[in-house]
Amino acid sequence: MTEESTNDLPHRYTGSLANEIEQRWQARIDAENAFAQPNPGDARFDASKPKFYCLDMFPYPSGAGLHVGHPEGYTATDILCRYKRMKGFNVLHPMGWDAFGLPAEQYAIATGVHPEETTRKAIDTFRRQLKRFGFSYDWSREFATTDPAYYRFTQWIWLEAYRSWFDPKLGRARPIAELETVLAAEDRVVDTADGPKAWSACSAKERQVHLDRHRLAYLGEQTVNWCPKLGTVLANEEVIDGRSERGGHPVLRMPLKQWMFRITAYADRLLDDLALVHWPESTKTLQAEWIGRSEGAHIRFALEGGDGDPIEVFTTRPDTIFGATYMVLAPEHPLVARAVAASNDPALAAYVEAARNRADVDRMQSREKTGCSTGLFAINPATGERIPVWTADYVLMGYGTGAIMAVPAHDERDFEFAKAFSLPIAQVVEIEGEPFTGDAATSGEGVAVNSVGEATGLAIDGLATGDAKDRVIAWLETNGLGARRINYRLRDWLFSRQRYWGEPFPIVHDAAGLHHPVDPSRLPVDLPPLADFSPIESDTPQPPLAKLRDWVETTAGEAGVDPAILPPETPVRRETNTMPGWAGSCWYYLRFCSPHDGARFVDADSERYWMLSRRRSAGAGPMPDRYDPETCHAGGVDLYVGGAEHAVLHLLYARFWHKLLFDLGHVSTPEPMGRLFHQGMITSFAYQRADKSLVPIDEVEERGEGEFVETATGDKVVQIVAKMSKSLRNVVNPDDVIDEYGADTFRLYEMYMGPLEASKPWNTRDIVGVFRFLQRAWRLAIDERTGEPLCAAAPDPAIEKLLHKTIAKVGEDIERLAFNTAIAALIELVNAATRPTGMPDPTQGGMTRDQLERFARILWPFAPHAADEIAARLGVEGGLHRAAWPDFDPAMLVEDDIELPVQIRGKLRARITVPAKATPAEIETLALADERVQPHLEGKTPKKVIVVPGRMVNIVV
RNA sequence: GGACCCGUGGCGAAAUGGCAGACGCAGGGGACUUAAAAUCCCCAGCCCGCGAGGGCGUGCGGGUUCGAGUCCCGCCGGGUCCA
Repeated sequence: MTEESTNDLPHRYTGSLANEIEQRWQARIDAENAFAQPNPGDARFDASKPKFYCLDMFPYPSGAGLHVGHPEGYTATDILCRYKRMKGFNVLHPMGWDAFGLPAEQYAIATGVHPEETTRKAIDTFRRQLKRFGFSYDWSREFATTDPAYYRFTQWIWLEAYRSWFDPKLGRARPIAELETVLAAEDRVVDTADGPKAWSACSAKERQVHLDRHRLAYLGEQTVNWCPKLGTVLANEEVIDGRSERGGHPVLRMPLKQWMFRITAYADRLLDDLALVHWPESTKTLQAEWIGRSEGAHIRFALEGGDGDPIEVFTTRPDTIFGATYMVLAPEHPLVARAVAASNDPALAAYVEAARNRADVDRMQSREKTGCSTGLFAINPATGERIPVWTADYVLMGYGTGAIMAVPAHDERDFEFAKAFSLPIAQVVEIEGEPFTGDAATSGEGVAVNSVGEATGLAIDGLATGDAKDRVIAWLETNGLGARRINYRLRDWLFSRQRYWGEPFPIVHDAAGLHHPVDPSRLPVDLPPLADFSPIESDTPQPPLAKLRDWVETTAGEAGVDPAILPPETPVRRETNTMPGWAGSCWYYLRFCSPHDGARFVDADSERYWMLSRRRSAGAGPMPDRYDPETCHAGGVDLYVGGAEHAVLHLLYARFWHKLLFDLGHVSTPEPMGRLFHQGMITSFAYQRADKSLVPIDEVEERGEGEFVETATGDKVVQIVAKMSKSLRNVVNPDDVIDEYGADTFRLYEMYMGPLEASKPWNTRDIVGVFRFLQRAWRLAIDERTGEPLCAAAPDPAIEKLLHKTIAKVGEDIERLAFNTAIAALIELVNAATRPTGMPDPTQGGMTRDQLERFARILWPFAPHAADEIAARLGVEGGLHRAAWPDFDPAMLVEDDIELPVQIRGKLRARITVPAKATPAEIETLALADERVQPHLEGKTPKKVIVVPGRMVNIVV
């Protein structure tokens, strides 16, 4: 643009004007605290309004700042929240920071900069960037999971789990004191190190040990990947071929005592309650599969010689027991260790040692079957025959019992193993249409064959799989050889990390090896300052906090243990593990209800107001205090928006914490998130050579439509869609886009790209489309020469009608999160009202002041700054956040005449115009009489005429 | 290997089982301009035809239906998750 034309049109909507307008409005909104939402009990709270709690997954504030993926979901919820406010809702729309985590700690190890400082700077950057988008968060509710005022209650919730047990009879958590009461009252016999004992006969230590075994947060043993050189445990993904991904140091698999959550106790409820929430089916399926409930049986196989414990296996196919020709133990199975000790086979010892240090993922993935005979034999209880016991790493200690009965004829992996080691294979199921040939396993249901135990009396030949299972289980139970059992893939949750930058556990250990909780009144246990973040090189895991001798070695009184539990002067050691990154995100949605409450993790009234919702069908009437399945929704946040990558872990963990809190009466709903929505990923274009290698985008140029060549070589490359990555140089920085076009254009672009849930490629070239739309909208309302409003003298009836239609359409589309089509409707309205170039009288054409005001209000959720500026220049005072969503007249949405397509034998042949009120008979007459229809009938009488009023006519000849 | 999702113009996409391609980008033509930019108007799935018009079209093959992009079955291709 030349300087001359810029001077001609000083009030043109340019990128720099957009930036000026946006920053001015943002300063004003901030100063007014315009989007602060009062709570029940607050002075400005309006109890007559319905509530809407809309939450974004809060970000981990990385040093790199926002990428274009963050604002996608955030813009969507912002639009919906602005709309809901205009429709008269109290809207809770908060934002905060998931700020504990590994990157800041690794940065500290590399540079010495304290994670607290890194985190604070990153949060400042994120906040500044988010504010620049003009999101309507209630910033007065902001907090970070690293705030002591917040993690104080993260620790408190953990203590609640520590002080609870899961009552299997009631199917819910109860205070552990109640278990103690029951044990004492009934004087139950419990297991101790010295064998079974009556409760009254147990020592205090024995009693505590017993209670400790029942806590929902308990100290358990778990195999970890320990890297002595790095001084840290590693996730499975960080271990490659027994060495650390970074540095290639040896990694040991070792058992380690760590804090666990008994999430498996909740497996059935976590599974069943998925039916109560409005979540994407795909996500529910993922969670259900993760929980992995399977029904089958536990079966005990006695060892030959009768000495020692039998081998216990879980199988979903007890009906195939006659086909169990050998057994396999995980290399970690205790019996394997005994076999190694008893045998003099060096190959066995070597195999176990090697397998132990292979990560589970590796073991499951590898196609090649490895294994070694243990030299032991077991007795198949159904056949009475002796079968060999092997060990192999395709059996995992973590799943089921760490032992399987192998049925090679009907399980693919068992089949491959049997082939590899020449073990016997016996068919015991005949499957229709899938004859067993001995070349491959046949799996699936069928009819039992070869399943008669001469010696044992069990016979199931001819039974269908389902009946055969029942018969075998009944037989096992009668003979004390096993029982019906439900097994889960879900494991208890390992909750300790050998890291610094996380929540400390509020617990101490005494000299006797018992642990004692910090009293809730003494929380938080502050994360102590640390100067040197480098890991401790050691053969046993030493978390960084272990360096702080003075902090670790303390007294019960100093640490805050209740004197009733331990005398204050008792020497104790603090727990040096910290909580994992998931902890803070498990309950932040609750804290947002009353983020500054100093007495309780969430104020009870606020929690009930924001979390508990009545079903629409339940009608009016008083709101119950707590979830009532007859009248209430199961949960919680009305809309939760975030990426599908958190579909399992974060959402499962949060649901578990929530159910625990619900059981203990601390929250009012059984589920945390009533409705969940995943925004799609924003991808980028990339280019691919013929050999499938990728070329960075700045080394490619376009030659003609859809044809791309690599600049350096001139070779053709193909445009593909890929994740944004530094190496492809296709990462888009939101700040740059805002500088050039403004935040309103950015917001519109991301919402216009396509459906919110779809993954979509960023195409910088397309941004001008929505930018030009905003320019046209601006030009429609504002004189670009003077900056004054530009209003038509009289309303055009066609525009008025279209405005009503657009108000209706945009409102509907926002409710169903279809922002792309809502924006298309706004574009159509603006295009229809746009004046032709050089129209001499600006009061002709365009829209009236009143029409422009209504247009500004429906534009506002999408492009709030431009809409506010237009409205202000039209004379609206106070900003559109005080405005209501405009009404539309349903009568304006219907046309007098409508055009109907006429199909003959399903093919479109003509269009007829009929009155909207015409009856099907009238439409049929009109259609048959049409001159374009007649020739296709060829004089024949139509066999049938289908008239769908308002839709179409189909004539069958 | 299994489960789920997705395949529509040159590109992003639209379409309660009822006119396929709204809207935007890129493209073509025009008006305005000395010229350009900007703006506004028009065209635009593919093929045949000067045209009126006709034929073919939602990855491929079948099916249900008066009618299928949409529902069902099988295949091909891409993605995600679990192995």
